[in-house]
Amino acid sequence: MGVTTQRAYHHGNLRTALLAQAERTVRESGVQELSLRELAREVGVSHGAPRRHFADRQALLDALAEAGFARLGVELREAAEGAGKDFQDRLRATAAAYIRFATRDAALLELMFAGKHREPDGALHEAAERAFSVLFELIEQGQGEGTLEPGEPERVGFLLFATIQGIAALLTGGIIDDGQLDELLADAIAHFLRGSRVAV
Amino acid sequence: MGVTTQRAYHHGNLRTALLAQAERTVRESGVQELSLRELAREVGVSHGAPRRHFADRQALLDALAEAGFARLGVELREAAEGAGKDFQDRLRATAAAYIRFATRDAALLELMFAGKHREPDGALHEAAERAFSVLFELIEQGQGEGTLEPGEPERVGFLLFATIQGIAALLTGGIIDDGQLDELLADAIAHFLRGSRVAV
DNA sequence: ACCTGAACACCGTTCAAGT
DNA sequence: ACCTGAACACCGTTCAAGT
Repeated sequence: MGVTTQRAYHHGNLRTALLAQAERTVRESGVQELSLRELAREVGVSHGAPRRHFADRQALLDALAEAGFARLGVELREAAEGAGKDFQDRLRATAAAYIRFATRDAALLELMFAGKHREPDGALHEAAERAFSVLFELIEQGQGEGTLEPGEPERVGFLLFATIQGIAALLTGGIIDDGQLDELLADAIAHFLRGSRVAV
Repeated sequence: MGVTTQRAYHHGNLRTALLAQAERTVRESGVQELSLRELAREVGVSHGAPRRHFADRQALLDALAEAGFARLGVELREAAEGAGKDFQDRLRATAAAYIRFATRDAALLELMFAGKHREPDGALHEAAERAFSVLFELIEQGQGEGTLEPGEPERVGFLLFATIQGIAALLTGGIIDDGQLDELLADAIAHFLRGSRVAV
């Protein structure tokens, strides 16, 4: 801190500073409110400066989405690993972590989903795949220990993913409230386990 | 058609014309591309004219969302009733209708979810409730004939809703493609029925 | 290599004035 | 009651010029 901060923005970390401030603005006010010019102002730089690091507004949004996927992946993995060894515990913890991300960063998640089908390859897709892989590995664990029926992890993994994402959408859309969330999430996981369990 | 069209916009149906054009623009180019001024231009009216019918851009978006819910409700109901009397047929048809709406009007659906938690009462909420009621009535039918376990229709209805909405999100987000959709949707419904079936 | 600042074409919103 | 058109403050993007 101190004397260097004023000059620091002009020397190497402008890109990082812009992304950090953008993420804050998106979280607090939504994507609509995000203005490149205001971002530049907040970060203490002229309005033309961001151009060196982001070709246009969309490029900044894409970078934001990519960083979002990276963070989501970390948060999901930490939740899974922090929940111990039991499959169902891990499942519940990971689902809860996804919901937490989706509610804290609802606008960012929207951005992440929106940006994905732009370029079929690229860093954004890679970051997304890495985040989703946490779910698929979890499914593999459940299959390995015989709790879930065997098969491609994607098949049942996408169903789990869809359900959790849908619950998050209902919550951020104001269709259900926080009070109904826990019940719905518990029901969803119970249904999922019942529906995917190996027949006895 | 003909001579009256030029003047007609200035005499009573400007609101309707703006909404219709806005819906088209949102479908074809997304909400971001929607400009009040361009809308006014396309409809042949000065840029200040929309103000009489929509206080600001957000008011237009809210009206768009409300109309979207009304149409979604109609499409879901038509799908359910057009599928005959069998519960599972109706369930499949209604889910497919939701996915169809969500893919054809992805940006509009986003708008519908975004606008909902603004004012807790109002016409938007009412239109939304009416659309959702189709799902809940369907659940009641399933419970009535003993296919689904009894209970509040909302409890299992929200789960069904979330799953379908989540699948739509994965599809419009480019995380799954059309080829994977049918399989995933069939799996989801099968899971749902297995998980909610009355124990024998 | 990175940033500045003028320039351009657009936008939402407001409001007096017209019909 | 409804629409027009000037005005204002903002925006994204471009690009010559500075360091």
